Amino acid sequence: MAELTLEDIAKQVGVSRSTVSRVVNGSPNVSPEVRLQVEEAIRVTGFHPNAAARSLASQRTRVIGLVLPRSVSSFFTDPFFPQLTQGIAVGCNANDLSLSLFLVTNKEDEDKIMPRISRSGMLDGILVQSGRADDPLMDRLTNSRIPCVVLGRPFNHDCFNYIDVDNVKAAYTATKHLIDLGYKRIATITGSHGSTVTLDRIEGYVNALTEAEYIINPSLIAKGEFSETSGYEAMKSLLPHKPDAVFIASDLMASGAIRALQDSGLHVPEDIALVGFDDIPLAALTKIQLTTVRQPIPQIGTKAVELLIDLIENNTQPPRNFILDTELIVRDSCGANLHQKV
Amino acid sequence: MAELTLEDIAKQVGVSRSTVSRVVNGSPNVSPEVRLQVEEAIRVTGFHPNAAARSLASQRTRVIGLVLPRSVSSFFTDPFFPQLTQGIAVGCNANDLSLSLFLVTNKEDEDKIMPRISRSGMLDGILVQSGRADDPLMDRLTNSRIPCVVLGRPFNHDCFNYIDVDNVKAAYTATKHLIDLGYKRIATITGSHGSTVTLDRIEGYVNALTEAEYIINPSLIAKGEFSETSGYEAMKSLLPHKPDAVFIASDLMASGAIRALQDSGLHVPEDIALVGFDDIPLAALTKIQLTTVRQPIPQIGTKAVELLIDLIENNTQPPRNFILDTELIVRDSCGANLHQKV
DNA sequence: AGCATTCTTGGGAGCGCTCTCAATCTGTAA
DNA sequence: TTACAGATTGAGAGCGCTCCCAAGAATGCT
Repeated sequence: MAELTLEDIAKQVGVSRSTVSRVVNGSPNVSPEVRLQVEEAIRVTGFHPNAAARSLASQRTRVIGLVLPRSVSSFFTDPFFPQLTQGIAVGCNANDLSLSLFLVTNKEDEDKIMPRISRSGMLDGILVQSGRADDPLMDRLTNSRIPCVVLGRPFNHDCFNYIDVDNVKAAYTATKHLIDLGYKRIATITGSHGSTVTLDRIEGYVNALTEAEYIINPSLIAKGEFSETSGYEAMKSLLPHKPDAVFIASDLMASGAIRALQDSGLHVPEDIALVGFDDIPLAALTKIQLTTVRQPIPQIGTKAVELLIDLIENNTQPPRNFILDTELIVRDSCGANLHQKV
Repeated sequence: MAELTLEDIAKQVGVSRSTVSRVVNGSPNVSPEVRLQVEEAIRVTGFHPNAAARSLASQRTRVIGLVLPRSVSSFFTDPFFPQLTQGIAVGCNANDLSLSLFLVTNKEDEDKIMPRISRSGMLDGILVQSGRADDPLMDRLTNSRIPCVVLGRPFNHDCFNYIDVDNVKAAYTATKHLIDLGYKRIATITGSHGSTVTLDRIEGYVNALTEAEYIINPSLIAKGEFSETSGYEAMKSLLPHKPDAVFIASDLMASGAIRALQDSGLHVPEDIALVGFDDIPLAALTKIQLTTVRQPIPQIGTKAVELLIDLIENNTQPPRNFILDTELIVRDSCGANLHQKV
């Protein structure tokens, strides 16, 4: 059975291809009776318009891409990404869009994928996860003229539309919380080097300390890279410098840090207080429930889709951005509840 | 700047559209000099053929879909899925395919997504994660004639091409391992009710016990649903029945189970031995390293893509399946190392 | 009734590509 | 020289849709 076409339906009902097309696309200029007949025929036959032909004729595909650059290696380990993807999927489903996933795992992939992205007639727009400053993908993207929304603040942020949370403020709030609880040697475990997320969270941490007239001690700043293991290693490297509290740039790293502390026979929050970032489900499930900064992760995805749609439809200029709110979730790991109890 | 077409390149070089098309598609029937000239022009202009036009003319899109049915709710929490997705992405990249992601989160999504999947000219084929037996998606898929490979054994397995691991054998091996270590009251925490994965793993568990002439005790079989929390709950519900070992159908649930045991002041493996399933990175990172059944997760994805490509190109009949090997990774949680040391 | 206006409909020209078929050109053998 | 096989090329007909335009039907107004 060959695939049905508009023409087939038209013949069946006894109208023209154009009329069927109008019905399919919800044009108002069709008489009610004819519309009903055509709709019935479509229902009975199970006709679906051919997407390729539609795209070719209308120059629109109703497909958007989600690009995860090579420099975003935590995709496979950090629960952040599945949640983000879910938010994006919800946005796509709500708007009758399809989502194309481009996972760049190495240089060759990148060379293969770029043409597929920029190849006209493939994608109406793309969502790109912000990675490292030196990621060559961003440059290549700027050169292609496809509508694009960046997830997380990109480096040259006036060239791109983007969605982000206020990482500086969030990190400030988290650190301030530790200061207010009376901790004196507050360390931080950062995210991957070279990303804006990481820089912003460090900035917030530094701001809070500076405001409280603490001295910024470089040996209390340990570099992680958003993985559990890196959190473990970073915490280990921090221990000789005797921090009494640590602000950690992701919950996944925080769980690594907790493991390191357990291995060293230290207790959270009695010996060292912790604050994480993200509020992934795990945060509420660990033995010591994690105080953390909640990001509205799925909403970031959904909002990004909406911004992209607006961009595609109205080609708005200049680039805009949306900053979503975060919220400090106080649980046990920061010692706030401990202090109350005492 | 309007998008370039074959015709533009042809005009530039002074040949016909057909010749340029031949070069683009690597046809051998082009003289070396002309080929070089055309290639040069393509390089200089950065021309990319329009995907929609190609699809329309050739009836091939070079896009495959990954469908995650509503009944697969663990997508957002279980690290299994990002790893699987990575394997699929690698397979796609290697074969110049694009991957379209369809996350079904509710009934409305399903109704919206099905037409997008079956709509001709959109997808060359699809990969579907096997979910519950009563998932209506599978029926709808059987009716659509799009090439399809199922990830995990589907219920009516002679209707579908599928990739799976031998869950029965793997669960048997894991349980047998516990039997061999001398445990007497071996419990199990199962996966979500109604999926083949779950049934198969229970079957392997039962087989091993039966073979060893153990009595199958229903109160030692606790129902989980692949989430951390469900592992926690299931373990709690198991405790009154005093198991001395538990075979758990996923590592994520195992980490929930460990948490439950810690909360109850019990030690792994001294008080209760555990064996998990999957070998996600977490398994080697917990304080008590998890003995588990390793699945070659990314390979499942890559292999599935290869099978799908073969299906698309050769329309092979009847449906085939590939069963990949698993491997028991012995670490600390089963007590094997403990016994050795003693 | 006569005319302007709006609604509804069909026809046609693409969108940019693939693919078949026929035309041309080259070189070789008779 | 003529004929013919094989390589190379171009022309043309779609693929199934959208969208513009014009024709015809229906309505409203004076």
